[in-house]
Amino acid sequence: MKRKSSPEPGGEALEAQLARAGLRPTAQRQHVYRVLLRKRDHPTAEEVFLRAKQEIPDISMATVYNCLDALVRCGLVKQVHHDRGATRYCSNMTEHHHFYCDECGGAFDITTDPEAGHPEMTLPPGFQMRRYEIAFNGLCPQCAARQSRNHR
Amino acid sequence: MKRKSSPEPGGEALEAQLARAGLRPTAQRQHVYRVLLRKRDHPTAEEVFLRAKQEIPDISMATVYNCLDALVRCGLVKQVHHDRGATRYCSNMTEHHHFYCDECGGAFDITTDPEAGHPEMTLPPGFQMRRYEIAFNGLCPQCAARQSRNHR
DNA sequence: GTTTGAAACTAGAATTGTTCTAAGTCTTGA
DNA sequence: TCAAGACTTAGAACAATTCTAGTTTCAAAC
Repeated sequence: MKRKSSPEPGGEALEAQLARAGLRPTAQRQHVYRVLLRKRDHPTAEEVFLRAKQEIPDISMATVYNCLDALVRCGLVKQVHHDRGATRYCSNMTEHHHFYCDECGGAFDITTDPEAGHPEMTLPPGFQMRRYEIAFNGLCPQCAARQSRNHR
Repeated sequence: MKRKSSPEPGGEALEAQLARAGLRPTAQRQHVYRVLLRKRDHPTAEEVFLRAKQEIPDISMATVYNCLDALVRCGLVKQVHHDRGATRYCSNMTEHHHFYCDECGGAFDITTDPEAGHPEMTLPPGFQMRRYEIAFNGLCPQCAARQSRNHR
């Protein structure tokens, strides 16, 4: 907590976005955001906490939750939910969906084909859709390869 | 717990399916299943517990979780997850997706158009998809109607 | 009919992920 | 330089779920 805000990778976008939401670009927020940019593997709050601690040893779990919440509110980060597992955080803000590996539990971004429209499903009359999210399940390339190797 | 298993609505399918998984058709399991068939509004375990209690006052929360788990394992019921809310249970086993109302929190079944194929998304090479689920968000017919009424 | 062992039930404790609270610290602007 | 508000912190509280240990039930063997 003896840290001045200073330009960092992703810092400019971060400061502008936070400011737009009336939030201050504190060292903790900057660092949590950097952690998310550095390794885009959809970490849980716990994992973000552990990674953030390496540089800011005094950071608390509550602060990590607060920072993640601030980043979500100002549109820099998305929450990703799967089953009842812990919330994961994703710094990829382009339109995309997720693939969850049944084997290793990993989450992978699946980029939407830009010319594909909404899913072919016609919603019954009256429903007003605002967004939709597709969750794919199965085996990721690594686990699929390992399985087919073991089956021989 | 002084109840003998007896034929009930949905009982035959239930008994057969449970037996196939090597599970006994106990009064609790039958009743929990009946609760799910009776009102197909995607109740949480807590809600199932409260409804089940009306007929079996001694039933415990742990048993409700056990029964729901048994029903899921033998393929009579599906778990439905949304955000980090409590798990909901769905006795509609036909292929379908879900619409979640941002306003009232309700969950609605969205039946898949049988001739529509998988979503237009091409998964990157290597991924082996087993299933996918689309979660729609927005306003349900009731809430959409209420909103447009209030905006006038 | 009893006995016996496995399956299922129960209450309550434990666990997990998250949010809340209260107190302290920092920053900004008057 | 001081006050007000924003932010951080530790730890308590909370909700949903799972685990544990003891009891009950059931079915099949005796």
